[in-house]
Amino acid sequence: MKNRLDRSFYEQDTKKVARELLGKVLYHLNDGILTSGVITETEAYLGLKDSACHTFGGRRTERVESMYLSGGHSYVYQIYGLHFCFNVVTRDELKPEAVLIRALEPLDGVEAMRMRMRRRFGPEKSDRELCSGPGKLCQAMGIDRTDDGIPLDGGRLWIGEDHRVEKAKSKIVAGPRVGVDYATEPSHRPASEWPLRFRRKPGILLK
DNA sequence: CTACGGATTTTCT
DNA sequence: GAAAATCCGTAGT
Repeated sequence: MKNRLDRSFYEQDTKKVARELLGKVLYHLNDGILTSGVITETEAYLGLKDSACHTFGGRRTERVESMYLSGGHSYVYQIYGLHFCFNVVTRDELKPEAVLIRALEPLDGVEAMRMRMRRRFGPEKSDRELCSGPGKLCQAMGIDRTDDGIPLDGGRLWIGEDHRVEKAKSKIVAGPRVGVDYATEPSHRPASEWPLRFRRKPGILLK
């Protein structure tokens, strides 16, 4: 696959990677079925000093081991016992940071996505809703823990430019992250309020 | 439209 | 024992 971001992209500053991933396309090849979608929402997680991050303070458990890989690997974890969330690992082995992919606009394999969502959640689901959340996009694309810790090298899971995405640079809006209210730091601005959530195509104001 | 409860595994207290 | 980087169904405004 030639249209594919290489490791030097992922080794950059995590906030920059989070912003620049907007408009790129995430691809997943599973059982011979290709699914893909345009990235429309991301969140940066800044490692050791970010109390909302799984590696805060250097925590290192079996679950988060992939975050200690070099930039350009995947980090997939299960949340609430039922959903998976897909992240891109950034920086290097000494800086366990990542970008959570929160939403996609479906591109390839929409039929497969509809089928996977139906099997799990029942019939009615508009195409727009198929990948409109971190858990939903994993379900729709068939991403699970078997995709954890693998390189984004194009074999199975990768991100790239796609000629079908409009080149025009749409504005990016930054706002606080979702579901991290527990992350409070006394000394400075609480981590729950850091503007590390990025969305392409504004119109809806971030909370 | 918002609010809340339930599902259910990993992690931390 | 409780909460979590979530989602859905139901009940209420």
